Amino acid sequence: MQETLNSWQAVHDEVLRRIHARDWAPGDLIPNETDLAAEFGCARATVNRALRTLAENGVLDRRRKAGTRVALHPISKAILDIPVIRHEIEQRGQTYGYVLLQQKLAVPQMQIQLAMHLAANTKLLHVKAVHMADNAPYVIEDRWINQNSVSGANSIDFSIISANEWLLSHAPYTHGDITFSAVAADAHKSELLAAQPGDALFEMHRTTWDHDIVITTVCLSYAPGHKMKTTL
Amino acid sequence: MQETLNSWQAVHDEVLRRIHARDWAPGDLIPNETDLAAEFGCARATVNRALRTLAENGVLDRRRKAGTRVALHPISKAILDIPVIRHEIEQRGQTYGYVLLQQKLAVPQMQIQLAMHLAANTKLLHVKAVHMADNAPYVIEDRWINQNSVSGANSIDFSIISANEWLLSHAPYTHGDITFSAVAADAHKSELLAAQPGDALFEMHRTTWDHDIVITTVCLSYAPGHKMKTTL
DNA sequence: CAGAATATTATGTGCAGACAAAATACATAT
DNA sequence: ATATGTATTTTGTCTGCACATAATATTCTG
Repeated sequence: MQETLNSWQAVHDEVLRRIHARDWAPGDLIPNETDLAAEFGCARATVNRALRTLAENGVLDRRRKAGTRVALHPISKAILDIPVIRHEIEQRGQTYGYVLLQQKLAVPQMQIQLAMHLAANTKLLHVKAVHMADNAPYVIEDRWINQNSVSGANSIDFSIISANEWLLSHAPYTHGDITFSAVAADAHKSELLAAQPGDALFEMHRTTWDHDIVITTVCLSYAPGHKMKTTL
Repeated sequence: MQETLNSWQAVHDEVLRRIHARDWAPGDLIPNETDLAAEFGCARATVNRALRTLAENGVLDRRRKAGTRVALHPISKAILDIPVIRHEIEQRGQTYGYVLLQQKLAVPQMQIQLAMHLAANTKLLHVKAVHMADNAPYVIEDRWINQNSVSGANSIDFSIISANEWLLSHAPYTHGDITFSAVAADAHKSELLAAQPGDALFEMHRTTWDHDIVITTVCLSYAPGHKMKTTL
């Protein structure tokens, strides 16, 4: 019998230890909550909290009646924090700079219209800017804002505050989608980023929504060599 | 007074609704758990579960005694699921293929040695393979395995099961780090991926650990045009 | 007035008991 | 044999209560 584990963290750690020690191998059914609670000398709710957390992290698979088993293929979840660009740069101790290139109403390309589920010929606010780190180009922000869904967006001067930052605190979104990819720099992007045409650029496309109304679509093109890091 | 909300999900949704409706603006202190429980006609534990979940998602900031407030900069968290490559391909309804290119003991380059915190001249198992989707090259897997930390790795024939898949179910890790970047294809990679030299490739570098012992480092180079998608 | 001791307050977590919901296994009826 | 209904098992979650813990506010003391 086990020494009593009366915190959900202790139970969490012990279960994880057994999995790593292969006492419980991938695919194995582990004892039910009631039995584990008895073994650990704690309440079932405590075991539940521990196992639920492990399931959220993809370590366990749980199904009512079927029980709890060790995940066969522990799905790794990488959590990417997407901060405001200014914060991202300042947190590395670099000085932040910002250059607005364009701010005008226009009808976007078909591709953007589709991504935003827009009626044809809808005019959007097009904002284009470069964010600088230590006076070197860091990332190009190419953004389309749905002025109908963001009150006041028309009257903002995005040379003072970046659209990136303004939107975050003025246009809360309910959900969004995000895509990462690699593209070769065209002449325009390479010039803005002080790079060579053809250089491989890391890009992030993001569209955010307020329920079923689109707020904004942005394409961020990072300077060559950019890496996005996180942990598992 | 509110209609009774007696499930944590209902409380969760109502709090989110109020934040989104700007009843509670970013930075605002919201009522404490006891008061909310009274208002919603449920137990404090139920409110706690809802608020805790929202805090985990970055929507709320909570501190003992100081109370709960709406996050000023709702840090967007994009959760990337990193599945087994075979599953990733099969889930799209494509047929999976796999070609082992190399499996031998060798001393890795300095760069890899550093990433893995290895003593100089340590021999590792080097596995190189291409994963195919519908008979087209999908991704190059270039992997180094610390044979000392993974018992049995030496006697596995990675032409039968991919290292990617075998390791996941035979070498559980405690933590890891992961980096995404864009690189231009060199002659070797472009040939393996049926691409042109200079094409922009999406790359993922991943190193996993079992406590303080390194298990494996892998570089995945995706075919041109690859996109990694998720939601916010 | 400064600094230490103490009280207060909000969240964090534990416990026991209860019932709900889902999924399976088993029994029954046609 | 097949379809349907019922029992059982396991996780999911709610309740009400208690105490722990962290952070702040207040009081006491020199």
